Amino acid sequence: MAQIVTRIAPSPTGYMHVGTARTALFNWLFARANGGKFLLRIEDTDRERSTPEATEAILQGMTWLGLDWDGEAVSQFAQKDRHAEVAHEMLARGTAYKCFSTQEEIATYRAEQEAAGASYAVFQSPWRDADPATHPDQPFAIRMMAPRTGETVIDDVVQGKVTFRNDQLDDMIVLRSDGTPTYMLAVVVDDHDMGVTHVIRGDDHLSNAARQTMVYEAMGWDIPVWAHIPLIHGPDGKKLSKRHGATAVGDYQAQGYPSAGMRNYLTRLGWAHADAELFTTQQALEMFSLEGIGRSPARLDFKKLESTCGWHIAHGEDAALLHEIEGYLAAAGLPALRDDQRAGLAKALYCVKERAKTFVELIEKAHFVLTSRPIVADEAALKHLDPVSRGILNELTPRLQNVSWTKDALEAFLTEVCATHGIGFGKLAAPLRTALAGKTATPSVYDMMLVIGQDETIARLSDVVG
RNA sequence: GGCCCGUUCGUCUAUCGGUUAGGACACCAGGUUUUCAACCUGGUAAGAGGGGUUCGACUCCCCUACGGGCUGCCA
Repeated sequence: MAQIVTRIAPSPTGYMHVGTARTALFNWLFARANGGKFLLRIEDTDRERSTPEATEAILQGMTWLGLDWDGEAVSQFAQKDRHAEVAHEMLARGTAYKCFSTQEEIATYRAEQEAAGASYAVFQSPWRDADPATHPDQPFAIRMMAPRTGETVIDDVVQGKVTFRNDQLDDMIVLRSDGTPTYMLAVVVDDHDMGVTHVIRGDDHLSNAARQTMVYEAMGWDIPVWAHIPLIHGPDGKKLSKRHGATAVGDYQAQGYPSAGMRNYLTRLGWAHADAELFTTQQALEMFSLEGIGRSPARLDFKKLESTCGWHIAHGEDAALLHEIEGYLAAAGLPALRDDQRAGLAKALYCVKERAKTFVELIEKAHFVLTSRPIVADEAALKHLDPVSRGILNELTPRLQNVSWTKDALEAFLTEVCATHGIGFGKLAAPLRTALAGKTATPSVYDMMLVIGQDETIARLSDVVG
């Protein structure tokens, strides 16, 4: 088989939807897993609604998710002359015709049909079979001369064979009266020109595939392999919308989800390979196939997303995590790391990454290394600093000077302190935690002492007892 | 209205005519414990409803219900 070529074709009319992100992911996975190409085309033919900001959001979203595309992103609008050329070629081939009906006439036609009892009517242009000699000197739209009998069959990898009766499909407009192409024409021409072999997209396009098939046939072009994947719904099963919270990929980055976890979760949403749940992108590439895609819509489950992300943070490589955390801070509008904080975080990462599901949690747990003296403790943490605890801290702090700074030595020392006071380690760990971090949720006190070092530990303890 | 697609634990899903219907997240109970998280053990929990086909249906067919999509000179 020739090289596989897939594409993602988002329209820049807002933010980048997670559904679009997952579609992009499937296209990317399929192309990369098969040594193919993955292209990006911006469907910006709707000049009214397309914005450069939205295009930027798409590029950023794709980049964040690690979905690299081959070549430059293509602008669909830039191809408008080519689209018009094809429309005119269809005219020449007799597979399309000039339609002089105005939008008002079409509306009137429908109204009449409805008044006559039909609840809905497919518009039948009177110009379809008109003698060119009768053509008025007016603007016209170019309509597809769709077959009126027979059926069009979509052989879809995900949906199976789907049959549409041709009399259900109208003569869609391919070129508007102002000379601009419609979506139905533009996608087909672009996909053909870009050599797209597999069209993997949302199943909201399933019906469109039938119409588009007619364009391919009208031009004598090879029809791509179709794969219409189900849409993503909100937790309540309704179509995902803004009221469900995060719908834009950028939101996910800003909420601290690591991109690897996001990829893993999104891959599993609507796709399965036996019992595989947690996997790296490399493993996903080895397992991925179009056959594993299901046919029913999937709901977003933020708990599972978090759980998946927790695994990826725990298993992530430090350097990569650090880099991504900085990206998260920027996306969330939080202050960037100072050099000392970056260094501290790098040292602390080993003990915070396995206790965080998101970077939000990770930053919280790493507070002890991001803050500096004097440590301001929160209310809950302060409760552990009662007079008795303070007394014990007061006694042990100077002795810390003579403890060698290893986990074993510290453990032996603190265990001994507990023994002499007849208390459990928890009783001592709590106030230590308050002094060291000022919070109740932190890494182990040993890890914190090791990370910040002997001098800083003693200084922080002295602050609270002094 | 017409056409098309879908429906397995709360959620994501496995099963591709014969299983005690499996896994994961969530949840509950217990364990571990230095807070948080993690981890270990166990548990609750599913084939929308109704007809067929078949020796045997979650699986194949039909109907109904529910959900979704398309039905634009939007993409």
